[in-house]
Amino acid sequence: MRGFHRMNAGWWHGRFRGCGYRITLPRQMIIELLNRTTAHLSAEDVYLEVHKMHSDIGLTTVYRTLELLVQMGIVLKFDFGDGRARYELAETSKGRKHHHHMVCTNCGRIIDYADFIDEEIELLSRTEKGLSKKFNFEITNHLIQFYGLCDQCQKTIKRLSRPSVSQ
Amino acid sequence: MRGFHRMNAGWWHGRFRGCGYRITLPRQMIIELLNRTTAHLSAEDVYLEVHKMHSDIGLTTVYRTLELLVQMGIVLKFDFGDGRARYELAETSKGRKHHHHMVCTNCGRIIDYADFIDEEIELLSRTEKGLSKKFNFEITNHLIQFYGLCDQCQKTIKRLSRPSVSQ
DNA sequence: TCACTTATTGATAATGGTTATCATTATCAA
DNA sequence: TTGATAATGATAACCATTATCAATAAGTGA
Ligand SMILES: [Mn+2]
Ligand SMILES: [Mn+2]
Ligand SMILES: [Zn+2]
Ligand SMILES: [Zn+2]
Repeated sequence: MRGFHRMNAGWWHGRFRGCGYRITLPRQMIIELLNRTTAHLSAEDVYLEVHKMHSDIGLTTVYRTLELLVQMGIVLKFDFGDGRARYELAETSKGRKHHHHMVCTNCGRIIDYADFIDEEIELLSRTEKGLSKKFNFEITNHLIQFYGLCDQCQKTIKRLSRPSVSQ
Repeated sequence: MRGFHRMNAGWWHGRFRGCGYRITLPRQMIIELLNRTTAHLSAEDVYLEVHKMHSDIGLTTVYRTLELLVQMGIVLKFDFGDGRARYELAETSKGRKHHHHMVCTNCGRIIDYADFIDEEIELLSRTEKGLSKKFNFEITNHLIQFYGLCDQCQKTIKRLSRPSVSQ
């Protein structure tokens, strides 16, 4: 309920009304939260955070709203393999760039990267063209993720796999 | 329990024993099943299929065995967004090639493709190199998937979204 | 071949993220 | 302000996957 709200209240209102949806407090709060973070929040994360200011917003509504936002193309939904869906504002909003993710298989950390994106996008569009021709498959979107060990976990793992110094 | 068994029984036995694992009937049956299909089976799929010949093999064992095979690198585990994990023999076995997947978001159909793989792999390895340098992230594997509408579903959707002729 | 150690199994219950229900409430066009 | 109805939230249900644990079976060595 800061600059974002004042700035875009009308825009969001129109966006929702245009689809026949109503703009409600829970929806505003959730959009605002997603807008001011760069993290990849789970439904529960969103619930807990929103709950701080508005303890009357239920978890069910959070799930429903997130699903609605995904369906409207406003939010992206990801599965990083930790058993819960994670959400992030799509790149349509200003200041967001299309990016891909690296996932640490040890600690679950998720790293955004936009480097090499141009080359990736080019290859992807070339591949998409070839695939849709060969299989007559109409591609709407893609998913690219890298899995491995983050900087910190590499050190931890190495330390653990080496004979301990003390004792 | 056909050619595959005779052909590779010894090899599999060694592979398992080398890790301290025992080779059991359920494990053999599951490997054989995965070896003779090109589908992307869920744990329940595997259970039902194996159950036809050996009704005493339990679902729990199927889950455990699949997880073990994944951990040994023999089987690949995927999430195609339908709420259940799906498994497929890794490309280590003869006759299997590394491939990526297209997922139909309407009917759930999954299409393997190995075309363009070489270019993809090259870009991936280049990207991996850049990323691991920039973020000091040690990449162990990647995931590429395309989502969209398969040939058949395109027709269905078009038919539905057009005014019906009869009536 | 036999016995012994222990990895493996499978029936069952539990877990946990996500959905379905449904009575109540809030939005917004008129 | 009002009325039609979209949205909410407490609750229960769902369902894929895991944890438990006593019973079984695989492999080893005699
Ligand atoms: Mn991100
Ligand atoms: Mn495949
Ligand atoms: Zn890590
Ligand atoms: Zn389809």
